[in-house]
Amino acid sequence: MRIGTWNVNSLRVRLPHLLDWLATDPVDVLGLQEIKCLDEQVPREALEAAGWKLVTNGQKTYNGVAILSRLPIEDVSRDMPGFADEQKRVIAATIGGVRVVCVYVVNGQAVGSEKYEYKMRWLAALRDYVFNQVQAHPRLAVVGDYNIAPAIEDTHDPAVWEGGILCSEPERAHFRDLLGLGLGDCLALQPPTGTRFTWWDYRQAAFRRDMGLRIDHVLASPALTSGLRETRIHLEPRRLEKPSDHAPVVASFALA
DNA sequence: ATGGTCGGGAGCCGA
Repeated sequence: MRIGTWNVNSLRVRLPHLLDWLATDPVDVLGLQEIKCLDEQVPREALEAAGWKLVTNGQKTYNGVAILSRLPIEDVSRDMPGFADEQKRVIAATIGGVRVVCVYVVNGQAVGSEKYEYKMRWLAALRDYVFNQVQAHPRLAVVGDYNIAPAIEDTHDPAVWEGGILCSEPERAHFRDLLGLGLGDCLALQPPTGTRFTWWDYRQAAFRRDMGLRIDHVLASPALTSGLRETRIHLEPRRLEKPSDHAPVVASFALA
């Protein structure tokens, strides 16, 4: 099973890119972030006509997440139980016996800001939520835009990024906590031969200059990573006109 | 040159 993640930065705007990329058969289950629309505004017909099933946790203007799958989608769960949050950032479902959690982690804006404090509270809730998911689901993947570059090599320029937002020690400690629950970071387990980045700012021709960060991650339980075959960053959609600022990341697992 | 680019949606907010 191939499980992926892609921050599309508006599902409605990116629909042609998404459909064209899906037509190349890159993935079986895909978590989407920043769909930026309500559930009733999701272009459901076009995706279903292309053979995809879809569950969403949408929000007007900001945030919003979804899971796309070829196989039937079961036991859908939205948001994190016990964490009151007006922002739609989590959706989970079981597909082919694998629990897939799709997250859009808070950006945080700047270290020390109110949004950063919200990010810290949110990541603490995520740790508790994922802890419960690990107990309940031996086959577990937690995919998404984490808005955390886990290590110094995950930024193009440490002088610019180290210690700042997406790269601060408290954020990285939260990321390590998730790995400490027993999950593996698939891209770190299989570093790609090309760029290791998954996001590039729209400004300053950052993509062309590979001035990026690795902030989109596929984390998976040992039952999955024991069969990890390949993890790929799909640069093709990032090269198109009017792209998302993120590239899809896909991990392929052999299921026993 | 003290910004730079997107998306959403109607003025700026968020990334």
